[in-house]
Parts: sequence; C-alpha cells; structure tokens
Amino acid sequence: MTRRTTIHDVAAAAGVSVATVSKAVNGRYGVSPETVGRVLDAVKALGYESSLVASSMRSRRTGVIGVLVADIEPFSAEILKGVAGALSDTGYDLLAYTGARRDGEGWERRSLSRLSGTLIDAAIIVTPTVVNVSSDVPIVAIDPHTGRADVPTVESDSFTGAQQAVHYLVQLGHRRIGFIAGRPDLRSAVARASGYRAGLAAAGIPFDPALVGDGRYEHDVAREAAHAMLALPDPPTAVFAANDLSALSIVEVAVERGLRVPDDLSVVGFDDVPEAARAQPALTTVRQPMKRLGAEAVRIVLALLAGEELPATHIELPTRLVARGTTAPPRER
Amino acid sequence: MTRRTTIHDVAAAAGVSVATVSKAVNGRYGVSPETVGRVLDAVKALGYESSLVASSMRSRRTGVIGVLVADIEPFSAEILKGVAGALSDTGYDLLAYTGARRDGEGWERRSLSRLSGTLIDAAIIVTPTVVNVSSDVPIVAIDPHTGRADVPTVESDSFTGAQQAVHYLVQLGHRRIGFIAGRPDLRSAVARASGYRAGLAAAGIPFDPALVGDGRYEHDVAREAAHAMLALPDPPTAVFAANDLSALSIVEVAVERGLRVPDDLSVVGFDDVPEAARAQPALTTVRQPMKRLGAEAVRIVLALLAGEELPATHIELPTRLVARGTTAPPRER
DNA sequence: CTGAAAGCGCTAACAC
DNA sequence: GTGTTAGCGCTTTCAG
Repeated sequence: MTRRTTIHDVAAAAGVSVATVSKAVNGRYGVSPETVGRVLDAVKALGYESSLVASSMRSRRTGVIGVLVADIEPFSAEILKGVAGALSDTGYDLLAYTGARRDGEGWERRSLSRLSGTLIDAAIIVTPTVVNVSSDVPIVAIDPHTGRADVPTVESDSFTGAQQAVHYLVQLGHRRIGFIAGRPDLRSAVARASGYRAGLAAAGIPFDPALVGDGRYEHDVAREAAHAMLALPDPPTAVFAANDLSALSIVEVAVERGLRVPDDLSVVGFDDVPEAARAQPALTTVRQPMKRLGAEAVRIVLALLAGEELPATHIELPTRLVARGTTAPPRER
Repeated sequence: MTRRTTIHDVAAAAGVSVATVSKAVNGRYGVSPETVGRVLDAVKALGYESSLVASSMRSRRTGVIGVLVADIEPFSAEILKGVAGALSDTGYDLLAYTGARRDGEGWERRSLSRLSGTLIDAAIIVTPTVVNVSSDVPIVAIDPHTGRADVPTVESDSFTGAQQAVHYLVQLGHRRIGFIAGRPDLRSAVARASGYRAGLAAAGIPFDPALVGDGRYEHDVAREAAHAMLALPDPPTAVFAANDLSALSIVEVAVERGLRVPDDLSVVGFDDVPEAARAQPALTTVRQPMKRLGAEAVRIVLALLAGEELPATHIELPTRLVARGTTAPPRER
C-alpha cells in the first residue's frame, strides 16, 4: 500500500518540469537527448508508469479497446478469447468490463457512457439489449439486438444453424421436435426460432405451438419450460435449444424426470461452448465460431480506428452441427 | 459518434451548478428534495452517466474490481468466470485488463500502476511474474510467483495434484513416466515438478532427468520438448504435463509421430480447462477448481476492502484426477 | 441549501 | 529546449 509514483515525483527527481517529463516519456519533439536520458533514468528508478486514467482525460488516444459484456459466462468468455487473440501484437490493450447491474436493459449504454470518450478508443459490445447507442468512439456489436442496427455487427448464421439442428433430428427419425427459445430481443434468437420452423416445414412436419418453450437463455427459465414440455401428454422425442446453456438445462430436467438421454430424449444445443463437450453425455450442438466472432469485431474496430469509413457493415459467419452424445434415433413405440 | 453528455450539460439543463448536480447524483446531504428531483429529471432526459474516469480521479472509491491477466486463455478465462460470479450482487463492477505487451516480466506491475490508485478499488492478479508489487489498493494474487509473497494468495494444491497424476499412471502399470514442466517462475509449476518426483519415489521408480522436458506453458516450447522426449531410444510410455495446454501439445506431437494415444502413449494434463474435455480423445487431467480460485480471491479482496486486516492469507484448494480418454495401461512389449 | 473554486495526474498550447 | 498555463470531468471543501 504505497502511494503511486506520479509524474511530479519523476519531475522532481530529474530536476525538470512535469511537462518535460510528459514530453520525454511520450517521445515528443523538443527535448534534448540529455534531458530525455535523465528523465528516463528517473522513470526507471522510481518505477513510474503513467496513469491511464489521467492521461486519458487529456489525450484522445489511450490505446485501449473495450469489450462490454453483460456477464462473463461461457459464451462471452469465448468471445473475449477471440478478441484477445486478435488484439495481441496490435499494440492495443484489452479492457473487458461488466457492470454490477447485469439485469435489465441498457447496461451497455451505462457502461459505454462511463468508459467511452475517455478510457477506451473503441468498444465491442456483446449481446447488447439496446440498438440505439450513441457514443464518441467507434463501436461494433456482436450478436446484436433486433431492429435496425446503426453500428457494424458481427454474428453467426443462426437461421441456417437452427435448420441444421432440426434437419439432423429429422434424419435420425424424430417427428415431434420441441424448441426452447432464447432471448427474444436478440436477432440471433429470433433467427433460431425461424430456422426451427423452416426446418420443420422442410420436413413436412406441422408446427405445434405446444412444443415451443420460453428459455430466454436463463437456466431457471429454461428448466421450467423443459418441465412443462416434458409433462405434455404427447411429449417431444427431441428438443432443440437456442443455446447450450438451455440445452444442458433440458438434459438436467430430463434426467430428473427419469428420462434417459439420448435414448428417451434427444437434445441439441447451439453455440458449442467448451462446456458442451464436457457435459455427461457430451452435448450435440450447433457450433458457432465464437472466437472468430471476436476476431472479426476486432478487425472492424481497427479499420474504423484507422479512419476507414466502412458502411454499416454486417458480418455473418457460418455454423456447423457437431454430433455428440445427446442425440439418437427415437425409441420404437 | 456524439459527444458524451457531461455533468455540465445536466447542470445547464437543470439550471443549477455542476456541484449541485454532483451532490444530487451521489445522494449527498444538503440539497433540497425539489432540486434533487429537477436534477434527476435532467439526468434521465439527457441519459447522463458520470464518467468513471473523471470521478475516479477525484474520489477514492470507484466500485470497480480489477482483474489483471497476462492474456485471456482458457485458464484465465475460467478464473474470470469465477470472479464475475462471485462479484455479482456485490455492487462491484468488474474490469479485466490485458496489456498489449504480454511478453516478459512485470506486465502486472505496469498494468497495476496504470490502473490503481485511480480506476480500480482493488486488484486480483493472475499468475504474476513478480512478487514485489506495491500498490495503493488491496491486491490478491492467484497462482503466484515463487518466493515470498507479501500479498494474500490463492492457488491449488499442485503438489498433491501432481502426485495424483503419477499415482494414477503407476496404477495403470506405467514405469517410464515423463514430465513436461511449466513456467519455472510460478510456485504452482515448481510444486507440480516436486509432486511428480514424489510420485515416482512413492512408487519406487528412479528419477530419470532425460524424462523431464521444458514446456513453460507455451505451445511451441512444449511441442519441442515432447518431440525430444519421444525420440529417446527408450521413450516414456506415459507423460504428465504441468498444464492442459502442454498436454494437448504432447498428444498432437505423438499423433504426428505415428503414435496412438492412449494405446502407445498415455498423457495426463493439469487444470481441466473446458477445452480438455473437448479434445479428441478427451484429455485425462488433474482438475483444479479454477472458478473457485477466482471466487476465493474475490472473497479476500472484499474483506480487505471492508477494512478487515487479514494476515497475509494463503489459500490452497484441492485438486482431483479426472480420468478420460488419453490414458490406458502400457502396451505389452 | 447552493455555487465558486481548487485540484486529482496528465497533456497540449503557448511563452520564455 | 524548457517551463508555464490551462484545462479534461468530476468531487469536495468552503463561502455565501
């Protein structure tokens, strides 16, 4: 618990003014090599490191890219890995921020206001709840909100992904296929619902509203929906969930109800977070390239920072079904 | 790209001074309820959110806990999940920071200097390279450096974990067991090396220096060590690696050399990052409770923040062997 | 109860 | 080449 070394300490030690220290440290012109040396010596001796906060208040550039997430869970963690990977060797620091109030809408607006214009040069927002963010720094959204996006966005092809899931289940012989929906405010979740219906239609299976549950990407909500669906007089033989978290909840509920997975119930998730493979049995799921989502966002943000005026870009990456242990043909009746 | 709304804008809108706005927003005494109402209305109307940076320069407390990591990879990502989980409902925001210069020593000193005393109220540092950090905010280290630690630390029982790994391999019938070491500056890596030797000794197997390779937790370094070890005239039938990343590298190399895992070579890792289960075949490994490491660190940091003067605490959590697909009895000769 | 003024650590004009 | 000055947006005495 020592007081930070400030630029004043360095100035005093080197016998120059704080302005000179600033110039020397930041390599500005107009300082004699001799003075620079003296200052740098003092910097080293004192272990001085400029305060990010203070310097960001005066200068426009901080060299920090912010990633705003609602929470650090498997999905956002993968994105962060992708962002970190893409940012290494670019000279940019990475700052990930999660507000204490993870609830409700508009967390990203709050976080953004608190950080932008000052601390970070640009922001990557993951699964934002509002579309209408205004900011004084470049922004790109990953897995964005429904509605018109006025910022560049990066997401996966959720529609096709959902179709892949349903198609796979149909191929296995399933006809009664349930769906646990995601967060209705996210474009990706809506696309997965459409993909589910398109998949059914392609197989000539009539859509049954009773087989659609509300999951909202929340463990408890998904569990409740699963319970309700499995208690149906004519329950589904397979369920497709809009994300892995929900899919894992379904498996949990199925087991609690005495069903064997995949013998009595097949389950397919979406995302392929690392945890999906670890589950027992390992989860069949639609993989979306989460790290690449992060990396693509970095690419755009860097371009924006470099002054390239991209049109409101929209990037969509492909998905792929990964068959594991939670899917099998339906039991003979 | 709009200019941020500042406290001045609010003051102007509400017809009061910036000082009054500050008091009203922060609930300080000495403002009439009527004025408070007017200010809060303006705040809402303008969507004002105070700048974290500016306020942190004047006031001591920011309500933000910083987590400093060298990079966001599977291990640190798990820690982050644990920290985020433990921090929810505490009212603290979470800020994870990775410097651009991930190389070399002292990255945490630099990050800490840049953030502490200003932006963050406390710091959790993951796998620091230096032990001698001084700071004006409470600090706790996860998986710390070797040497005397003057800050509270949280880590897993690496010694016992390594013993478990070796014991398991011995039980399977292995006698020639190699070891790929970790970062020699980390206490945990050193303990895993000791545990390896203790495990051999307990089984009456003589220690063979030729069966120890340098991995340093880096993919390429571990690969090289694996190549060298497997090229030995009398190669090991099993290898224990100081972390999962290295273990996965070994599997990779083994396959490249035409060996089948686990038939020709058994491999055991350490950590049990989610990726370990996803590998093909799934990795046998020693699980350390990474999320709990993060949660324990939060607990300590919060206690420190609450003014409880803990003695230089040291927490050690238990490990557990998770047998998966990369281990089998050695082939008959 | 409210506002003017000082200053957190730093950088950018502008003087000297 | 170097120092002085003026803030960045905010909180906090301290007068009024």
